[in-house]
Amino acid sequence: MGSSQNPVEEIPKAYDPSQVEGKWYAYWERHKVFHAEPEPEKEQFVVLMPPPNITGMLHMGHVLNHTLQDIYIRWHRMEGKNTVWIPGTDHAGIATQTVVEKSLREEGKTRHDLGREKFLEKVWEWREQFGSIILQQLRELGVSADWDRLVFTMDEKLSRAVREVFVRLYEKGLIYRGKRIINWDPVSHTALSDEEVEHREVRGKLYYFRYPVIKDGKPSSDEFLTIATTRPETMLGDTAVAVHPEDPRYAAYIGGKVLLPLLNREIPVIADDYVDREFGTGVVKITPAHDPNDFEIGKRHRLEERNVMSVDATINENGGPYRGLTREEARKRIVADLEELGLIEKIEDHVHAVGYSDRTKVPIEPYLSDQWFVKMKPLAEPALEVVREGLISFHPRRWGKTYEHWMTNIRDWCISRQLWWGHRIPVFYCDDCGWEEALREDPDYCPKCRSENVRQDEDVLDTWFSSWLWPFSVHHWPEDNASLRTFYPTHLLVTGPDIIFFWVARMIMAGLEFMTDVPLPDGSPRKTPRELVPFYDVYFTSIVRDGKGRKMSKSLGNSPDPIDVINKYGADALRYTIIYLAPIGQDVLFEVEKCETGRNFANKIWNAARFLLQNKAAIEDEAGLVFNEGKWRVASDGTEYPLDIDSPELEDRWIMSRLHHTIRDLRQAVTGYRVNEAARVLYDFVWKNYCDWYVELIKERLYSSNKDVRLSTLQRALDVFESILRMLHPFMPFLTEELWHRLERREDGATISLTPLPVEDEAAIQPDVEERMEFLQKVVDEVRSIRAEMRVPPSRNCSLVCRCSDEKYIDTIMKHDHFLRRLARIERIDAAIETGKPSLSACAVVEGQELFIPLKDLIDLEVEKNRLQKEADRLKGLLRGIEKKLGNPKFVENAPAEVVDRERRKQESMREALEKVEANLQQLCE
RNA sequence: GGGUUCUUAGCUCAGUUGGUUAGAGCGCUACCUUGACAUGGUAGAGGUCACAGGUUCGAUUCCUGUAGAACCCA
Repeated sequence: MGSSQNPVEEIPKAYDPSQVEGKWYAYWERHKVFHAEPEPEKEQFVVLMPPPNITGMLHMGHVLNHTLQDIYIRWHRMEGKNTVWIPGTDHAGIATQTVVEKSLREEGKTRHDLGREKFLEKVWEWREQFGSIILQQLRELGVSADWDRLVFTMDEKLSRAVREVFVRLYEKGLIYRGKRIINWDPVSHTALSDEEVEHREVRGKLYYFRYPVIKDGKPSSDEFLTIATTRPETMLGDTAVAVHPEDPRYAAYIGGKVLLPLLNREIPVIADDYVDREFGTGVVKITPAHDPNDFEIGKRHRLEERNVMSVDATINENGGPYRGLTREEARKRIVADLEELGLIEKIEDHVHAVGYSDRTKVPIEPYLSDQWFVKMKPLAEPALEVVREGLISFHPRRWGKTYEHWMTNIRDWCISRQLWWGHRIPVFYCDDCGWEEALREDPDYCPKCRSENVRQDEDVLDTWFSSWLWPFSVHHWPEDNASLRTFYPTHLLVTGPDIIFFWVARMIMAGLEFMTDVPLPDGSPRKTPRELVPFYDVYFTSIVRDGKGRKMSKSLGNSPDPIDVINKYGADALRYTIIYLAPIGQDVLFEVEKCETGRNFANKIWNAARFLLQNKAAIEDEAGLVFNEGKWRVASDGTEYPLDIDSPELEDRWIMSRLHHTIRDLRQAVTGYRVNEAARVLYDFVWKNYCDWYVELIKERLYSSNKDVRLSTLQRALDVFESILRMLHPFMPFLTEELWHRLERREDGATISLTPLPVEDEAAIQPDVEERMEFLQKVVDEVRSIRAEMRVPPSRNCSLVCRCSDEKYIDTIMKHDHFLRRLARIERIDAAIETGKPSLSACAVVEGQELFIPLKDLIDLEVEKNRLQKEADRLKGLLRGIEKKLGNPKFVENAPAEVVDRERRKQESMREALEKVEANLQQLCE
């Protein structure tokens, strides 16, 4: 025998993921385990990866999200479905442009120095170099995406989809250009959609300014209208002040004028019922170019819209002497100047909400400018309907309410961005004849006047304007092909609730609007909403927070790098831990150290395998057999070794019963999207049933002198273990693949990923077997407990006397006495109906059966008395509760017979137990 | 201001249609390196299920209110 034959040497004592993970990912990719082609006749399961941003680095949110997707993908793949997970990235307009501009700045340049074309070349270069880091990181996590189908929102074909959609909506009149108040980001110099603005409560001031009333054509020196404002600098753009039409305090001023101080413009006093009489003084300044509400009022009253700011939110030429100041400086100067003029009545502290840019984190500026919008109402209505009708279900359900609220109050979508990186708006203008149109192909000249003076709109589209097409653009819509026909709709979308409006809602709208002309795989047209919606189930993930419940963020530095975590604990450990921790629909608090849960679990599984494999290697050597395809074979010729499998023992039937319980519970948890519960079910079965009890119980047979007993015992243990590996594979793909290959010699290309999940066998679930096993477990627990409390050294064996009420119990105990010998270190066991209590023994009652452990020189009477007294008190307490219930005639009358019955039985067995405990206690006191 | 949630052991969380002796992991205490595993084993301590009402024979579970926390929309 060579030295390599020592099995203990071959299997390391602790699981080391770094030796395993990279190897198997490469293997899966090499054998294209994750790739699928359309097979319309086969049942399928399709998931779209929410495209990570090319500037993104893997964070804990991605880990949770992609682990969940991977679990579902792997689960369905093992169910034999044609399974495909389509990956991709998105171009992230603002974020990417900002990153590249930053690197230019380090060279002392701006994008304007380069010009649009050269700058875009730079961005593409950047994307080539850094844009797929996150995809590599996802591989380290083990995600089983079909990388052959990788797409990018700026790919030529996906860009074509964007352009097609723009043109269609333009032609339908659902896209329009308008001068509106939009959310302006003064740092990135672009408009943002309402959804990209984050509202925060800010402690600010409420300023009360006096505007002199114009009387007889002249400003009065002692009569004022006092307005209240939180934004003094916008007063430069005031074109009216407004009061409530029914406010008696100001009725006399309506139709008159006041003087706008500092700029000395006369502006009208108007009446509008938008004005809140309770707020401030009941007089408000109206700045149509810098406030969305004022804009509306301005429209109603035909007020001038005076824009007083530039794109970087500094005051422009309309601001007179304040020109060139930032908004913050202008505020200070204006307040100071009004103070000097005595036109400030007071300044109060005031808490109000301020909008901040999601991207640059600066306060956004409501800004009047020309932008492109999508009319949302017509798109939203059918999209609301499919969720209401349950065609698409949200998990957890409550997000449906959020969705409904947003969809019923939907506002038009500002889609133009003043950036260079993105899909350029395909609208063309003729400078000669004023023609304007959205086109699928770039024109060489104006189709109306043939002038070559045609230019394209400068703006690009919101990145979400490409993401919302994701479910079909990934298949190159509008091109017709088998993938598009077959892999649309998808089954599951896993995403964060934070993008329910940005993305989920809009994808539903886009699917219903644009998929109508794509046929089904058999060529028939899509008609029902079920054929048009982009997905059926949406799983909203938890938000990952740090241990203190704070959102993970770069600036707080509380966001662990998942790659570090993987290096330290292993990808499986990270995956398992985050799933185990993530409560359904609540935030998950994550700390790196918690990955010990997953790591320890992986190590436990590893060592269970190690135990089995050591035994397997030993017996293979000894008997000249090999274990292959679940059977023992003669090593020399490969013929099956005729094994006379003896009838299964109680523990065998018990572990099968538990296994099939677990299969059922696991399936229910997974299909019900209770993934943390699935993790728990597996943990309990593997650790508590299989390792703690089953493996311990079969040791005796594994060390038997009868070879066939050893072979059949090991075969059963291996069989259950393989089921464990399969159930665990979607959760811990690397470890399970490694062990699956260690169990037996596999062919090249074989993978646990393509083996079927264990199927529940109702007949294997045997309640009577579980009951008997539970009784024995309780006996073991009691004996162990007594031993520990009496401080019986582990090295010392005890004997056990059981006074039973029934032959059945005697039978159970005597047939399985090896349980007690092995697990409770009992040497000698007696069980009988009539048997005396050995003197100086500790006692316990299990299911009415009295257990005595003689402890001549070890028993401490005081300890034992205390123990029994405590037990008696506990039983009395419970009994009191039950008696109170049963003593209540209303309970007996109203409660279901089954419940009353249960209480009666409980009462009886507890009474019995109490009697016995008290009797034993009495004896000790004598 | 409107909406959606949450509050169970020191910590993080389970608890699926109202009836269980309210559970787990971590942490803590004691013992144990026994031939898979100290990333382990065994035992133990620890909870008036946020608070106050209500519905009910019965509430951690359903309803209302209060307090505290979080998120979303104005």
